[in-house]
Amino acid sequence: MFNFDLIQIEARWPVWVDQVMSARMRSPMSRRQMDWNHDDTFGSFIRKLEALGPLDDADRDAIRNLPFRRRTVAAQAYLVREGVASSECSVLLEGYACRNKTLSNGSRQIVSFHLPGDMLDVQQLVLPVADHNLQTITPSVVASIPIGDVRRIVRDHQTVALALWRDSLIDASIFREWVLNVGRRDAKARISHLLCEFAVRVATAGLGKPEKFHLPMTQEVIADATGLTSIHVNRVMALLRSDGLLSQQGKAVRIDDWPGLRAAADFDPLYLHVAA
Amino acid sequence: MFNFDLIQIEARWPVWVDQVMSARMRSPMSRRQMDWNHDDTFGSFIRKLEALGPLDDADRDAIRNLPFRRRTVAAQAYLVREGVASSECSVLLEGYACRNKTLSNGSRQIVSFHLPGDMLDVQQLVLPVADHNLQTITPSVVASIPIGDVRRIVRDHQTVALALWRDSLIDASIFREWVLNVGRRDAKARISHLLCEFAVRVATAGLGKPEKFHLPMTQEVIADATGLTSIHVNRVMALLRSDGLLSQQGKAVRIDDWPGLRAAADFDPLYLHVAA
DNA sequence: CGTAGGTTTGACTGATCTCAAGTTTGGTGG
DNA sequence: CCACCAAACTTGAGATCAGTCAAACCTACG
Repeated sequence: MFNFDLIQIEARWPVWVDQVMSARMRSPMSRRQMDWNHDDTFGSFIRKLEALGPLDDADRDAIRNLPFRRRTVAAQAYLVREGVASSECSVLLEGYACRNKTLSNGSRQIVSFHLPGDMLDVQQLVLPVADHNLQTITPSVVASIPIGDVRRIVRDHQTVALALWRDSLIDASIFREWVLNVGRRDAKARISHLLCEFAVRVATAGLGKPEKFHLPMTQEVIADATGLTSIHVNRVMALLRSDGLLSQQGKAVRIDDWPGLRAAADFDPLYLHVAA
Repeated sequence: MFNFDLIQIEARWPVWVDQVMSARMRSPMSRRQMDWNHDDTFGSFIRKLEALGPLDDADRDAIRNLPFRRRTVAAQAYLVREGVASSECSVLLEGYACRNKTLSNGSRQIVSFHLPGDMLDVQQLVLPVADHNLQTITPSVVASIPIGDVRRIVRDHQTVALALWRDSLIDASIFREWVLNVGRRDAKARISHLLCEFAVRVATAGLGKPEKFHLPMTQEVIADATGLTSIHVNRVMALLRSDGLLSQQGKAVRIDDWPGLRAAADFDPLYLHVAA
């Protein structure tokens, strides 16, 4: 039930044009001689894609050479709005985001979370209009890429297209699990499941350890993701703590009893399709 | 909470081999001279794909020439089981199917329905293991295609791959809507929404009119799709009838007040991405 | 050190579930 | 064509999980 719409753009279109030109001027040779770390904007994105399918040098170079615009956005900012056609694809570089839909009475349902390294709107490549909102939950940094350039890569690099397709199918698998979560689990299991999923995803993205991680969500956000009220989330979190399953200090969560939490959640990570 | 596992296979592998050979023997010329209706197995599938993106003759011929095995399966039969890797892709030719997941306590959540013409497990092309069950809800006929042949088409026919990608993204969009449905709508709105969606999908697939159609689900199936109990579904359906929104005779449903039902459901068909 | 957002607690309400009968329907075999 | 049976549907009464409303209480940050 937020209502912010402030997207603070580091307005640097000139820089964007510079980046396009300089990237296209470099020969593959000279590029390979560079130290890439100083311009590793898409590093986490490439690493994520490589976990989904092997890329070759040409694929990686094509991604690194994508023109982009770096944007810093506030928490609760909308990156994409339901019903709107976007001309850009964004990669989340820092911060956390969610996809959500709202009822006409204003209540909000979060349908997934995004971590740094995720391409946020792959579906814009292929579907004309967004059917949901994309919203940050913390202050974030995104790289926005003109959609035509991403389409060109998808057309010319079949392995990249396959990795993106696989990524969107894993997304779909997570949505299915969420339908189950929200449809058939009680509040304690729902919240436990959310925490298990987040722990595993944070760990596979290399952002922390599954037993102790930073939970960027408020209880209201957890409520909107689980189909509960923030008040009930509060009571259930207190229950999980008193059951000795986890402890919290501020936004830091430590899972004290992973088997216990996993059992409470009926959590099976199969649906996340992380390579064993 | 069904427990059938009976797949009645019209065991005709020889026929399958025949079909492969005869299809490959025909020259494009002679094939074009044929009356295709007598072998229009993939007709509804091709029509569905064409709604997702233009196909050319080569694409259509490649699909028509796919080797397949026609299977007749009972109601409640499992076509794919969670955790299992399948070597086939199936196209639903007749009947209705659903995808579902179950909790360890046995309760079932249906996450989507499939209509004739749908390719049932596109994700098997790209992900190794099924994360959910695929189950018929009526007696059905499916065409099972060896997965390698579908992968070959996807590799060689970019437009087909794009249409399938688009199809799986629309699937994902429907899952998102279901998370919202089950997470934030009350029972009356949930069931109304399910009916609105089904009416639109049946109509776009050319299987009936949106104001009067055959509803192949029992109240227990509707309950498993909406996260309710069949008893509560029964009461709410009676309410919808007494509100004058719809009437039923057996499995036939007539929507008597489409604007009313749509309002009760808070239904906006945008998420189905049917071309306007 | 004031303020807004986030968290916690309590009392009451209500939508949906559970358990427990019936009743209707549709298909099948005699 | 009818009788029967299982599955599906219907109805009622009581229990419960989660929601609502209302008020404190933290706590991070300007």
